Amino acid sequence: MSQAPGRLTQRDIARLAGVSQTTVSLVLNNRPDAARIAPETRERVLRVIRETGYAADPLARRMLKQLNQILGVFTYEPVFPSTSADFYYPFLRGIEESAEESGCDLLLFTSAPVQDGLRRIFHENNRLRVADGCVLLGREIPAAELSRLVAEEYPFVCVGRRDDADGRAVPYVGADYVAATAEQVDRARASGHERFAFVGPGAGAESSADRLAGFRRAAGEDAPQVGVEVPEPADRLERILDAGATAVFVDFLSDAVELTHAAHARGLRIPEDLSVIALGDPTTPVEAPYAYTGFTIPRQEMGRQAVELLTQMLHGQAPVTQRLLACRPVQGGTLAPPPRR
Amino acid sequence: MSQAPGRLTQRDIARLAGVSQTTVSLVLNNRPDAARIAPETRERVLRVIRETGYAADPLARRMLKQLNQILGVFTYEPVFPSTSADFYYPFLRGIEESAEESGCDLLLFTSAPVQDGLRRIFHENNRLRVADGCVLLGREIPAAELSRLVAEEYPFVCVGRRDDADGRAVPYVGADYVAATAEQVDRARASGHERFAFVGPGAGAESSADRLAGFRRAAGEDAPQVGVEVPEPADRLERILDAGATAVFVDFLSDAVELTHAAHARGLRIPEDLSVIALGDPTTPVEAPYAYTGFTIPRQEMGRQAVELLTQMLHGQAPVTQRLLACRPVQGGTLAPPPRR
DNA sequence: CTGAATTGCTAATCCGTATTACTCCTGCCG
DNA sequence: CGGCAGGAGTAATACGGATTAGCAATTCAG
Repeated sequence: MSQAPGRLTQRDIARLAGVSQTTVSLVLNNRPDAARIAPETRERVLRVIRETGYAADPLARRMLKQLNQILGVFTYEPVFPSTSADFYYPFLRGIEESAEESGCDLLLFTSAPVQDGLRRIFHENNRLRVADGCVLLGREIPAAELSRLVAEEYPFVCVGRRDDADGRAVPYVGADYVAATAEQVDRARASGHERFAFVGPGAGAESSADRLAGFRRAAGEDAPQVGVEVPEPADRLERILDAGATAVFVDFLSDAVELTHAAHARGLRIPEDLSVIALGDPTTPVEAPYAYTGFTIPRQEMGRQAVELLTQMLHGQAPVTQRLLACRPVQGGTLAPPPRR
Repeated sequence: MSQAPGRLTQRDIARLAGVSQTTVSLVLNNRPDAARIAPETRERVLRVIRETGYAADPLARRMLKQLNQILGVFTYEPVFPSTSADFYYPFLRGIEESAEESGCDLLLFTSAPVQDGLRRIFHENNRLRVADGCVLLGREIPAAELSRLVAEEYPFVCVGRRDDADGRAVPYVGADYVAATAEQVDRARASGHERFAFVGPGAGAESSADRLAGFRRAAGEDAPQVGVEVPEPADRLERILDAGATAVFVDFLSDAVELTHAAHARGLRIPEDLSVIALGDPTTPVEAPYAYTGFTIPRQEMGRQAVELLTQMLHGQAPVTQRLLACRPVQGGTLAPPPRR
């Protein structure tokens, strides 16, 4: 009890047990191969450790080992936001589960400052190195940050597919939006639809681009797409109907809801007059008038596998660094055969 | 680029800039008082740092300083659970907000193993020391852990009031359930009620004990309390009615809902025949048939202030270590004047 | 009964950074 | 010209624990 009780070091233990600091370390790490400690000495040391409640300082350990059992989580939005909460929690739940299983703690990089409305990993005093590796979460991740992470050979895994950064592959565990969207189009076609429309940016975030890509693959290159250039729901509906589409595939659920209201306002019934397919789970909390037909993103599983992949990378065994998981179709009630002409 | 690119040290920077490691450190910490570095040398070092993207290893720093800008969060349930999610997120949101403001990262102790259905802080290889201090969250926190934390003089703050552990005061930011509950009883009395009943364990967790204490203070020592010894909602209702109570104060919202259903099954209307007051927000997701009258817990604010208090403690300025925040009354629709006899 | 092997433990070193003490150099004053 | 002030930078050390090399004592083989 020199100055800070509880701030015990191995030297303190050594002194109390009448041995050297080395011996304490050896007893703690219990390595019969490295050195032999007499059973009674070992017991004496262990007794002191038990009595004092000593625990090794993980930081000091980490200076010698390379791993600290800490995984970083970097989110490009607040981790516990009010909006979009429901969307992100499943990812985090998966991440937490997996971290718990592998005995790692999670470090949330809350200290990252916000610049231009976005958090940045790389800032003046970035703490990335505290963690052994990092999971990245967010709709859009600046390519500059990704390429720098790759260049520095920092171990990380993105949740969600990412384009190559500077020509270098980015490790990720994503959802196969291309296949999932194409599958939805095929289902609509199977139920009689022939003309399709897409609502969503179709660019920017990879997730949006992938959905459009899947749509184009199944619906054709000339099927109409309505993005931000048409902000008003009524105008969007107009475009869709003008194109003769009977099934609309919507990136954001909020857009689907707005479109639904516009359709109702025009006296159209859903799905009898117009089928609406939601391409994923809501990213913002919306009051949905229907259970939309579409698919759901394996968010928890994505989080899980991202951490699993990361730990594999950290242990030097990562054959595959990119994974796409399948989305699960949701029956819903907004897909019906098209109206007869 | 010797072996691990991106794994730069000050020594590497020093070599590249043709100076000593000490100089690099001095430039980085920019302390004109400690040593004088020629502007051109400083610039040369800074240029190398910029070019290489070097960032100091926070862990090594922490070995010398006492603060690492990392706050631990220990939850006695999973942080991102499916159940009780809605209850805990506001706390975490407050914690995150406050951590972000003070430039700290959050370390979630996901590695803590579960023993006897509860996570334990103190286990074989506890990582507590990685963090400068710790916020504890959970309905019940084992007194043994608390007293050990206090004994070790580890800086921590509980979210939620805690009893003294081993006669030592536990730092916390809690909600004043005693006052909030008493206030609800007074309101019921003001609207004409004379006989009250309490549903809830009334013991175990401090939060439950406090609610009962508030109830007793306002309703009297002999007002009936129904706990786990009467598991069936119908039986509970029976007890309450037998006692002639016209207003019931319920700890857990799920109990309130069950009680409501039991009342309906008996042909009683709420609140005309029986007033039901909810003593706080739902801790488990329930389908509530009413917006219950009662109060709401300042969860986000509790999280915020817990972190603020912790950072104050870490900087050696913590005049008060226990705080109780007021709960906000909720109007709701389940309190009405008692039925006329 | 000597040399080698084994046992049981410790001194020394390292990890990456911050800090203290010290050295070297230049210029200035008396 | 000696000494001293101050500028510019570096060597040395500390932090707490893991590891390596090595030392002293004992045991064993020949």
